[in-house]
Amino acid sequence: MNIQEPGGAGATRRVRLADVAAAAGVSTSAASFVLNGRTDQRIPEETKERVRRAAEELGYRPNATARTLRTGTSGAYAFVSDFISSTSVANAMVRGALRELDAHGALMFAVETQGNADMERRLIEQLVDRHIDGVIYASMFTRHVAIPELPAGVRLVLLNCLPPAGVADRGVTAVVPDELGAGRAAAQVLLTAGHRDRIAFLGSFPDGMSGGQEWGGLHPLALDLRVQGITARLAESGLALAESIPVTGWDIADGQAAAETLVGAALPSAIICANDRLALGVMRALRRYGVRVPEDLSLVSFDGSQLADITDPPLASLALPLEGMGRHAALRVLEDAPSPTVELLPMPLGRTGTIAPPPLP
Amino acid sequence: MNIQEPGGAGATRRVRLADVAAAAGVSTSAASFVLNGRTDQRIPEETKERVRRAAEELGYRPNATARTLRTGTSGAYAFVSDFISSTSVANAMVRGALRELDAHGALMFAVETQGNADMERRLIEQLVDRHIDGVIYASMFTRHVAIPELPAGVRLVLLNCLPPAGVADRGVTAVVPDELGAGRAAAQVLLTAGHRDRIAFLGSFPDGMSGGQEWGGLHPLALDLRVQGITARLAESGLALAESIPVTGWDIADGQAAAETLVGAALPSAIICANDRLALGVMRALRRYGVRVPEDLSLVSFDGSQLADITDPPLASLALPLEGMGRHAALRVLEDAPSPTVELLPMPLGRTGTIAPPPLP
DNA sequence: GTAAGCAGTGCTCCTTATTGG
DNA sequence: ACCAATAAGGAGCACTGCTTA
Repeated sequence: MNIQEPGGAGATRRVRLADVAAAAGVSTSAASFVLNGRTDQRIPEETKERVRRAAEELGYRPNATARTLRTGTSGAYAFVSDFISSTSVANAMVRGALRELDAHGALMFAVETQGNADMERRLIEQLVDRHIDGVIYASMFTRHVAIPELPAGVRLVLLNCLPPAGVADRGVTAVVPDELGAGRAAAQVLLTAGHRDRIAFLGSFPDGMSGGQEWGGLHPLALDLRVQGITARLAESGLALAESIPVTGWDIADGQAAAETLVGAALPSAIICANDRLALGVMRALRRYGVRVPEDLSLVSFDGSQLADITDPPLASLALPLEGMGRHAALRVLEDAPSPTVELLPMPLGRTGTIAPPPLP
Repeated sequence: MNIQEPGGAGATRRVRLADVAAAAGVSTSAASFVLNGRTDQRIPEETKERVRRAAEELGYRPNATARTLRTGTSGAYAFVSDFISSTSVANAMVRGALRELDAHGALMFAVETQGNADMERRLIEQLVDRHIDGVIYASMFTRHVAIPELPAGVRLVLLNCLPPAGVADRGVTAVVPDELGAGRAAAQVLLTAGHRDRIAFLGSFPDGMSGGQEWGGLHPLALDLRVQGITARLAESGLALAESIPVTGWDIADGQAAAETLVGAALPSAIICANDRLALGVMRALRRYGVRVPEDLSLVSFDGSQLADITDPPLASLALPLEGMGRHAALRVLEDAPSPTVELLPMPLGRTGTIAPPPLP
């Protein structure tokens, strides 16, 4: 609430601690003490009550800026991401982090570096100038990142990214999806449906081509781990991938083109696609050629994007638990001393509309 | 950069203005004066240079918290939205606002009220406690909103929403999409393609049913305006909608169900759908019944969501200029005194894959 | 013409003073 | 006269900008 400036013609001023103290007839120190609920100094309940009532009646709200200047902590955190992506990847992680931070009374700065190191440095400086308590450093795809430099006391949690390869992880907290486990789960769901030696993988790159694996000079980790998980699970059942279908990109059209090379020859009984966009392209190609999904061919993919919900039938996809990742990162960064560990979050399987037993030969 | 605390065993401290002043051999006032580039007081160039060099060498960064406490302005803004939506609506607006704010050196708090008035009040209080300079108040769908209470000096811009109906707009700045113009454009593109008296609208609600128009007790404005725009443009050519096809919801399945009622009877030559999700449902139903889009039937819709890009053929949709809306809102809120006007942003037509001349009867 | 001095921003917390028993 | 219990005092956080020398 506001206070009439004595002598001021209608000018008002925000209520401050001194006003509360004056109204309660105590010193500002005592008022501060009471309102912060400290107990290491004794103040009689009657006095405390007077202070609390005065604060209530005046509509007192502490000035967070002054408190921050004094204490060095702000209760504000920064979500620093490379891209507030046009896909909704960032969106879901931001939402998770935001909700968890809010649940703890903290505020969140959102910041986008656009993958630019200078911009990142500049933004982090701006944030540090404002005494943020911690940084959630997020990448739009899983990869190794350079650890941003932060002053002591500003906590850091990596979200959907890991410390530089080869560097010991000591001291860094990270939250990433369990891509290896997802690869295993993709194989598992097909094995359970009865598929055996006619399972194909679509989404690797032709020999000599690294354009898709290297993205802007960066190396996404998901693809390799997904494939590792798949082959590991198949190997446990004495099986192997029947075929690995290369693609020349990551998008719908690439999946469609790759799938069209298959038609005519003997089809696999199931295809595991590297991501949802490829899978959508595959579905489109198969439909054109009269191959029914899942009756003639089963399909599993990764990401759990919104695409998976709008295909017909709904695509079986191992979902990146984006909101959960955001939440977990927030929980870590709120900790006094974040445990320096890599937290793997499971990737659940959503709908299973594209999975059926293999067709009879 | 940091400074060795004299006598401290390795303890360092952030460089402050006093350190710069001492290094340059001037007072803190003079240093402040120089570093803020003020010109209403004369200081010889030589002294200025000494101060600047000292700041540079020490790696001085001003303490934003102290400056905010002193000046009352923070260079931080808040993006307050009802939902950091699961659709990517918010995402694009946030991105636009964020990029524009960053371009002006400002930081942005992101905040989600979940449509809850108490939560909104609490969050805005928290933000005001931190001396934010302004609020971008966004809604995920166009509607009238109650104006949040803010102290004098904190600017407000409404994004994708308008002041309460019937209340004079005076003093409030708002940025909204031009839904009326989009309705006109939808009709126009069909007229240009040669459609005349067999244009249908899909997406109104059956008589007596307001569930879709009222959403959580709130009234989206887009539907009415879109229809108004369509009928106005048709009327100018002496035409009217051939038919209005009701739906029972806003989603893919609703569009699909509504379109299935059509098949068998005489089809319209074109359907304007209230939004992309409905249009996708319509496409799905038509494909099932062998109606080709756009050869047998043209389709236009609204929103310009990601859905429109992934249909086959790509859906003609009048796009909500979400990122642009975010940018414009940011530009308004950065102004000293935002012009109290409603800014209408055009909704451009993207791809036109679902538009063709009407089939011969 | 140059630049230092110092009050003020609102809060926290350490140090000191004043009571009453 | 001494010790709790209670509360006031005031420095300090880093900066800006008016006033003064």
